Amino acid sequence: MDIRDIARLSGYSLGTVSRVLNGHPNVSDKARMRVLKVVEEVGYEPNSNARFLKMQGRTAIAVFVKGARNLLFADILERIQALLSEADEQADVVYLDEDENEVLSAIHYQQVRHPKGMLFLGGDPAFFKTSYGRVSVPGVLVTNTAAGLAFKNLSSVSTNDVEAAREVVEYLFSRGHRRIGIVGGNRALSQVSGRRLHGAEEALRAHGIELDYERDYEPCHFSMEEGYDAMVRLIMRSPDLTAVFALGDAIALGAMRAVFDMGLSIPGDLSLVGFDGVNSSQFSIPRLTTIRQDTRLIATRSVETLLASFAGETKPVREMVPFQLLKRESVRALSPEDRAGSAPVADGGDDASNAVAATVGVSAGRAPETAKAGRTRARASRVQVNERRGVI
Amino acid sequence: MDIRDIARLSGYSLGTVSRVLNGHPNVSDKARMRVLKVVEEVGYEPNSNARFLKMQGRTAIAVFVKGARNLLFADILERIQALLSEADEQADVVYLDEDENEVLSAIHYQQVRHPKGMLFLGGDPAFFKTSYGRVSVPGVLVTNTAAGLAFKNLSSVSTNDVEAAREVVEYLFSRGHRRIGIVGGNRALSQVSGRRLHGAEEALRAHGIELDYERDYEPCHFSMEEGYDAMVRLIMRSPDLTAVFALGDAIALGAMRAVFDMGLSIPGDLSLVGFDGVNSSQFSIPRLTTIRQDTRLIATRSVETLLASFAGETKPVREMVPFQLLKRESVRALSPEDRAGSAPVADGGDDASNAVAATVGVSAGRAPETAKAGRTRARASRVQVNERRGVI
DNA sequence: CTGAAAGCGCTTACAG
DNA sequence: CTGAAAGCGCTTACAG
Repeated sequence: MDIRDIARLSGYSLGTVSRVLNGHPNVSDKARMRVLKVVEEVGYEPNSNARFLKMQGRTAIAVFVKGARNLLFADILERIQALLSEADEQADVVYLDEDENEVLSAIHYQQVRHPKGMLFLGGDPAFFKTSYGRVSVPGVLVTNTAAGLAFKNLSSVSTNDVEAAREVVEYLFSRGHRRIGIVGGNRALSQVSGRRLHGAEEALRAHGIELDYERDYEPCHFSMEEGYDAMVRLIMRSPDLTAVFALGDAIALGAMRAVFDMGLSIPGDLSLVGFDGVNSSQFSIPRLTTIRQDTRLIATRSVETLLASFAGETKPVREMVPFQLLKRESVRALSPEDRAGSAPVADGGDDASNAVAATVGVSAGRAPETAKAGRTRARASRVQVNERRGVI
Repeated sequence: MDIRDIARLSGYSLGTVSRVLNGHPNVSDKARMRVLKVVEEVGYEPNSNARFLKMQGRTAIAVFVKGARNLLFADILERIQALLSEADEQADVVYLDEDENEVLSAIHYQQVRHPKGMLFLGGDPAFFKTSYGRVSVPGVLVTNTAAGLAFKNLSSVSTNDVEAAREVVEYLFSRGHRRIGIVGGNRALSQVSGRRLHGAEEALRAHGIELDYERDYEPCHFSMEEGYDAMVRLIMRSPDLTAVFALGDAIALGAMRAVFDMGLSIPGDLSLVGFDGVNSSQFSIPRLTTIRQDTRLIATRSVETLLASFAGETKPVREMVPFQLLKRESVRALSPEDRAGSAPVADGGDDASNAVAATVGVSAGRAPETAKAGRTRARASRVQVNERRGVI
């Protein structure tokens, strides 16, 4: 069943049928009615291969997503798809592995599919730097910045990772924490985590603390498994940490379990902060204090930026979208005595999240003990931890 | 840059270039070398629209995924993609909303893209029943059964939901539970949850208990949010439940938080079981006892089945893949006194998961109290629960 | 082993 | 407002 059949059945020519199908103006109502009726009756669907072969260029918007299981991206993508469809644009989603080169993939896609534009969820600026010159359509880096990149056809919409990380550290400081560890990311591999790390480092430095990468930092990928293992390593090495900043929520959620398995409680013995604000961070016990990236706004501005470039806007944008520190239940305020190493007691703080935190703080089901004793036990329980994990 | 340019540049004809590109046998080594060299130099990529337009049929395998954020599907999909690429088959992934009709979508896709075959992650048999007759290529329903469907070109690979649900209930029974509630799914909408519900119902009946749908069942969609809310409704209505079976892990994880917010502990006051065995169920506190669907095997058998049908196998299969009950930390054994309504005390059970459960059991940080008192408090804390959620 | 030619299903100037 | 014709980039019998 092709367009020729429709022409025959409707009594019109092939050209007229095509014009009706594409909503062109110069068609009589009579012809339009008749053709549409036949199309409806036989359930005709145009062959998009033939269509795209002719239309060369005026096609879809490609959305590259790095990491199919990244919950943050899932949120943003959902919104992007809705916005694109509202704008009557067709979206074509391409999922990539976390370590694939999305720009090479985009170049390939461009030659084969001729998209109008591209959106990159989670792209890596390093790849863009070396290869983006070969893509000729407008693109926007979503969730990551194109700041150092001088391509006329590349914009970016992201959260200010440096600022957000700084705010996390400031918050921890304001709650009395001085021994702050960091877990997650990798300075070399991921620019996003590099920036978060940088922000945290700067904030510490502003308080006269130099981050000790050997002792108080532990890199890992963005998954619960790696977050778990990295946290164990970090705490074993630096048992005197009172707070840990995980560079992503998935890492934080894995880390939370690790802490529990080491016989410590959050936030009683250790405070924990994540980054992203994914849905499940709100259901963990305790609820995770984290940076919420504004996925709605990120999606909206990304799509608007791309659409504007179709409409003739030639200046690329580098937009930072506001973020928010969600103060939930995984951080507690430290009193001066706590800092000196005495028993972690429920905090008498007056804000809601810490009131809850206090309840959760004693949740390991054991009497208060000194921080030092807790750490000793943590070490002893390590074998047990691994055994448990093996069973799963 | 098209195939004609390559012909010109290599000094061979258009036909020879095409033959080289498609790996046809009748080409001289010399021609092959030369053409490949030119292709390499200029970075030529064939236009797939033109390609598919000609090749009509011998193209990709379409993978329809219902619910882009379904973690179970993400696991299976990852494996399917790997297997397909090993088999040198091209996969085209199409993400659909949970409530979209995947069969209509497949019919459309078929007319436009002419796939060799189709894989459906999370398809609904009801849609297949009415419309699958219009698809002519082989397909396999993954994660759901095609048992009642008489299509020659439709196979299925799934977990035996009925059996698995039955095993959950049996397990709960063996741990002393008699008042068992169920949360999640919807008999009318989702066949998968319908089967799980059915299995649970049967198992209860075998023990002389008729499931009271009005009191002890609460439907909801497969998300943490809905699981949270449904659990609150269920527990408010039936405070005497000692165990709840959530028909999906996402539901269970949301429910777990709800229970905590009601001032109850898992498994101290209430035991909880999930279904699916998603990754994060292993990091919750307590770790979730759940049915693990064997995603690796499901993926493997699905792909093998589809490939076999290309190879001439004409009999559709209806395969059930083994599942596993993961006994973790969210269920505790009830002593006879517990059943009579006395204080929930840590269980002296001898198996590992319950030993851990015992520790977790008293994690709400309060002295043992009678089950009844706990319930009263649960009711009182409802407003507070809602307030907290509003803040998030 | 290779080349010349037909045709996949569609869109879009070009005439009328 | 409509029809006839060219052509998008490719593959594959068909001859040789």
